[in-house]
Amino acid sequence: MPELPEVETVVQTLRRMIINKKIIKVEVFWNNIIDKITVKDFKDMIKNQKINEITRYGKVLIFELDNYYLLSHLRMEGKYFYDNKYIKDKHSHVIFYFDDNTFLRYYDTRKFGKISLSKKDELFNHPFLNKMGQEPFDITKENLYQKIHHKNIAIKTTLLDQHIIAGLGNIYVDEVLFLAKIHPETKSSLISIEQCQLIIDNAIDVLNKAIALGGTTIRSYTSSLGVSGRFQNELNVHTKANQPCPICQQPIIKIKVNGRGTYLCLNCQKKLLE
DNA sequence: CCCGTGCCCTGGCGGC
DNA sequence: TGCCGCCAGGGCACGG
Repeated sequence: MPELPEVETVVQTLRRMIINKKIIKVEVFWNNIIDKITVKDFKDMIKNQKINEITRYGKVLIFELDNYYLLSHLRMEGKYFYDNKYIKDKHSHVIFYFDDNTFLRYYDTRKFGKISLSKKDELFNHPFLNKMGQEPFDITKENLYQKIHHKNIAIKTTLLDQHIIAGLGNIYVDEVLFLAKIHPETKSSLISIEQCQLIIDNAIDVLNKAIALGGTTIRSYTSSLGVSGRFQNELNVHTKANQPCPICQQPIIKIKVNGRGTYLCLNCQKKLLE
């Protein structure tokens, strides 16, 4: 599942390939991929737009066009491929035609991803972005504390909430909480302001290392454009059930937190008591 | 407002 | 080998 480092890797790769290319046409094969706008409007608006820059906020890919921003959320398994010839297969749902006879293809086996358009001066009013929290690189401990200290739900659940902090997903939250020595089921209201700083510091560290290694490649997230990273070799707990904790050698366990598979070391990550 | 649940999807896997 | 059922999960709608 692409999280901030994987999306950053996709941004860097796409930049090298499709900056300054002009879109002359787009095909949509699964209408639900296009969100917050009709497919017809999407096709009409995107025609003859040039891709001037590519960036991201949190996990949202942002393509700066002449008159719009194209926003793309890969969700679980979305990926982009850049082709020199036209390819249409079962899982390719959106195909952009460029004026040099090359193609950008959105591929998504589970069809969870979303693509939308925003007017140029309304980017951060777009529903994909308008309630987003700060990224770990920018958030302050006061801001994080203020957003979570009244919550009675597990700290893991709050850290996955993009409205609180942007960019973390299931893999990196497990890693961050392990490094911060916090049990993922700890009630958010019991997290101290010092622990907020610890969470932020470790999140920055983990994300930067993952970006430097091109992200994490596990399960289905293999061989996609820009994402065949090596950070999976650096994971301490995620996917490591029954393997020894790198700190204390006790076996890593897997539990469910709010429906999400969660890995932790019970010895290193103590649950705070009321 | 707060929080839990179900939904969208389909490949892959365990069980028989 | 084949089929069935279930699971994975990011974000959002909905309901208590």
